[in-house]
Amino acid sequence: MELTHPDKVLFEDGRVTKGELAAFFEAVREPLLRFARGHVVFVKRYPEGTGGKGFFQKNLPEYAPEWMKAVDLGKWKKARYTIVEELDTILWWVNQDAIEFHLVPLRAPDFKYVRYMVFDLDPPEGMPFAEVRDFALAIRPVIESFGYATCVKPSGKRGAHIYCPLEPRWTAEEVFAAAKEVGEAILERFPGHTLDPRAERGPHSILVDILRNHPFQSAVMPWSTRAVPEATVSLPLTWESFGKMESPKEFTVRTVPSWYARHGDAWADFAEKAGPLHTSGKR
DNA sequence: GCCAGCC
DNA sequence: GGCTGGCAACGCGTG
DNA sequence: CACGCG
Repeated sequence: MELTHPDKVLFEDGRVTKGELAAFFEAVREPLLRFARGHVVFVKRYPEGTGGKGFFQKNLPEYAPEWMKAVDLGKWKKARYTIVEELDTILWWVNQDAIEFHLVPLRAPDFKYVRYMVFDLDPPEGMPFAEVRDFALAIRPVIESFGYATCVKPSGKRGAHIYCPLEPRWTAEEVFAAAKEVGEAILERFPGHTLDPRAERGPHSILVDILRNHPFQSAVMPWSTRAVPEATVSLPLTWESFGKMESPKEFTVRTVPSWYARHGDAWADFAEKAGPLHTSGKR
């Protein structure tokens, strides 16, 4: 994939260019594709860089080349969604100034069953990262008490994501219902936080967003960059590495390639950890 | 970044 | 030819 | 009932 304007600055801090962004994705192609291949991907594009206005794009435009793989998932509307097939899928979108990649947890070829459950931990404005980090560490045993494996990563902005790999045998409706039970158990154990995105929140109240599990909702792709001037990355980590994090700015387009070369892919065994839904007694 | 619609 | 606006859409809460 | 927004 040759880029049209590789020297165009997309991230103001450090003047990271489109070409560097593409080189970043090439450096992490192996773990990125291991996770994302076959998934429906939505993008957030910033033609004027992270300082400008961005927009979410779900449909693959007509002007995209033939080789960009798409699927019609016409549930309520005839939509042509991009499927991650090769790294060029990502790079073609990079050339369109896509900075953030969001995955729907459905995978080719059936696009029927969900591959993971997501807990998106969203801190209120001004909360230090250490406080969200410690909350993630604290709720881990609650989630695991339902029998799930847990994988953690910084969101790349201010929060964190916990993914539970699932055997692909349940629909989004079923997974959401199960996530709601887990969320309620978290709130019971740690009152003062919330599951409601519209709730009025105090300075120590974290939103445990389970709505990412609703049908056709998406969540930030592991290894995706985020649209902040520092070019941070939502880097899959071990719980041990995550527990040492002090700031999401530790992991950027500039630092992650060497970090990956040294530490490898913390989520390499994601698929092997897949388990059943805890509500699936009678299957 | 690219297109369609409008001036 | 140049400028501008769109490029998502669920479920609930408010006027 | 039409929008506004997270």
